[in-house]
Amino acid sequence: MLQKVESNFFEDCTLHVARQLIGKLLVRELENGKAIVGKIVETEAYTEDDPACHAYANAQRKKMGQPLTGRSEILFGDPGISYVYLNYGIHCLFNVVTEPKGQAGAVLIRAVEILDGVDLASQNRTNVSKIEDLANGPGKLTRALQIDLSHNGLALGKAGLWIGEDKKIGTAPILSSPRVGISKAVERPWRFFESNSPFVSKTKFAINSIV
DNA sequence: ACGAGGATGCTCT
DNA sequence: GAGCATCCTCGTG
Repeated sequence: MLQKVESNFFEDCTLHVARQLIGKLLVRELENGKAIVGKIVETEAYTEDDPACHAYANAQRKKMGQPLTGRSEILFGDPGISYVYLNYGIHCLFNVVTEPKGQAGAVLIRAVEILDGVDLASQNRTNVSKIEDLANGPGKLTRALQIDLSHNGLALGKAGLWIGEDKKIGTAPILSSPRVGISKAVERPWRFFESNSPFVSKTKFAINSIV
């Protein structure tokens, strides 16, 4: 049976949350009463002492006792809040805020295996013939599940968007690798994904480790 | 199969 | 003005 994760699930070490999110279910409830459900198969962790994280510069300001500014302020707020931003002017990317309030952190959800509502997700994506291509990337995922900038800053569960678990849903072993598409701290193995899943984004990383 | 390049808009990472 | 936590199309082999 499907239920929401514990309320303190996200108030934890970002790496741990990113790892634990693999196999959880991302639930998108639409206004017409229908839902799209996807199993999370790929995530990435971003922490405030991580140069690749949007909150990095703000964390330096925090250290100096200066006020926080800009887009990444939300990452210092309550865990379990949605952080959605526009990337390359085109794609919305969906993250969940982690760590206790006052400390920044987020997990980027990069890919899901759609289990329910495949027909709805297909309508949101053009020129896609295989179901594994519906949400095997962070930009594709938000389009397939109709997640956009209006979801930024909202508590999960309050916006037709939440994360649950179903004890019956299992995963293959979970691997880690470097993160995709960044130019700083490129070596940190902070991407997590289910091994042998065709629903994971296509990347060229060859060296992975089991976690 | 695979690589190059363009789209497009917000943030200042 | 530069730089993106990307995706898709079109060229070549």
